[in-house]
Amino acid sequence: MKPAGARPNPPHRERGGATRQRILGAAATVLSARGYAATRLSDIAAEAGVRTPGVYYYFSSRDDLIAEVMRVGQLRVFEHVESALSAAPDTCDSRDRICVAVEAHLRVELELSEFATAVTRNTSQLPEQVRRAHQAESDKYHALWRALLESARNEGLLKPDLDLGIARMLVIGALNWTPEWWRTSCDSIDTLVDTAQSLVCDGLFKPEAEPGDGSPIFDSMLNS
Amino acid sequence: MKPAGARPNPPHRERGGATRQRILGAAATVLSARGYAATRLSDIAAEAGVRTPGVYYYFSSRDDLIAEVMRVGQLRVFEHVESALSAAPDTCDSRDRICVAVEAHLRVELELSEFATAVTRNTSQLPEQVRRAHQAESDKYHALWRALLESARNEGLLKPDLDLGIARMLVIGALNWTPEWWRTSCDSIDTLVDTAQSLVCDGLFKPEAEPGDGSPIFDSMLNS
DNA sequence: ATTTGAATTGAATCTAAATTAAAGTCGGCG
DNA sequence: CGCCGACTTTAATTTAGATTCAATTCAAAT
Repeated sequence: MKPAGARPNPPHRERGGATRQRILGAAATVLSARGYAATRLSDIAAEAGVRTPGVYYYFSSRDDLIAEVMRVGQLRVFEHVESALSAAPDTCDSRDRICVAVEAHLRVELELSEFATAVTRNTSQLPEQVRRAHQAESDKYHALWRALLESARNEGLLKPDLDLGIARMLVIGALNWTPEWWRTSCDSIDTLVDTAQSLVCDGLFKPEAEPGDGSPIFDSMLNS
Repeated sequence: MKPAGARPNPPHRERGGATRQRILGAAATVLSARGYAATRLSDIAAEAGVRTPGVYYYFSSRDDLIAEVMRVGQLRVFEHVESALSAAPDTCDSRDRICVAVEAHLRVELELSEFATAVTRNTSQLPEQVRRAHQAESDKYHALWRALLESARNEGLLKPDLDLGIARMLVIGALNWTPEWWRTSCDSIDTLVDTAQSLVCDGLFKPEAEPGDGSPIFDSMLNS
């Protein structure tokens, strides 16, 4: 026996329904491919193999559906990165852990979840209300990165004058921009991961060799 | 005397009209603040101090107007960065020039031009046709960065195993993501510029001190 | 076999915006 | 003065899509 009067006004079906999942997935697909503006309910329905009004059996409105996609997507990113971090061996220092986070973020974004892509590509385009609902989840993820960078600073690994807030946003920005240009077909994602880790940790350039200042023998040691 | 029959079907007014500029600017403002989806012609008109249909005197359609905003925006970014580069002293090596480009990109994006912001925030959301029209301008900008990185490689400044294409996109991504989070009110943009240059060139971490491997004297020299 | 209710649909309805049509203003110039 | 053409506006018209609604299907329970 169900708890009496449990159903809210619009018939939110419980989380597990197969059709509901199909619709949600379809919404993620369309949203990540076309963006908020061009995402029609009819497209989502078609992709899910349902007639348009069928969507309303599971979601009370277009924005409600989209909000749910965002919620799931942000959660997946968070959980994937967090679980990658907790799977990392204890011997890892903060530098290693940041590399793990970079890799996990890229993989969930580009390989694992259209929900993730939908989140990064559409957050800024959402109507005010949906965006605010999404903010809390998003903050949690940023907190994870903040902690990561603070540990690194505490271990004395970071360049000392670094503004951690700005640095964090630049790094996450580089990662979040990838769905705009990465095409899965081309290169392997491994190269991307390597490049991103390398850029984040040590930048584009070789360590400076203090040219003309250091002794010749000093320079040659650096390049060995 | 104007060339006879010069006016195309919809009355494209010449480039200079004050009202036209006002509308274009208003479009950039609304577009960069609200995003493609939420940008109504009526908002643009209101912002420009014109009634909605007035827009059609200067632009043949909503998408035509938006396409023009994108064109102008991309052009401004390109020209600002290019002119910053050509103003740089000849003594600069590629590393310095990359720093100049990073700074110029950030400043035009965040201080100088709502057109620029409109471009970065909306490119991916555009309908197919507008996007394609915009692609050419965008490619030119990427070519500029490609050249910058190739010079750096030719001068032997870069880490040798770097994938330049990927590295370029990551860097530009970090810069392009800034409009999503930067709020002008808070800190001075100078800190942002410094942090970005530092991240791009040398990453987050201190140069590794090859602990236990290098001789003590070697380590102490590195940290001087 | 009949009832019941969850799941789905076809056929409206409703609405926000884009777009068009048809004037209206106004300064310069015959 | 009174027309002209550049520019702007008011008042439709149109349309794409979201949303609603009254059936319809169908499987399980009685």
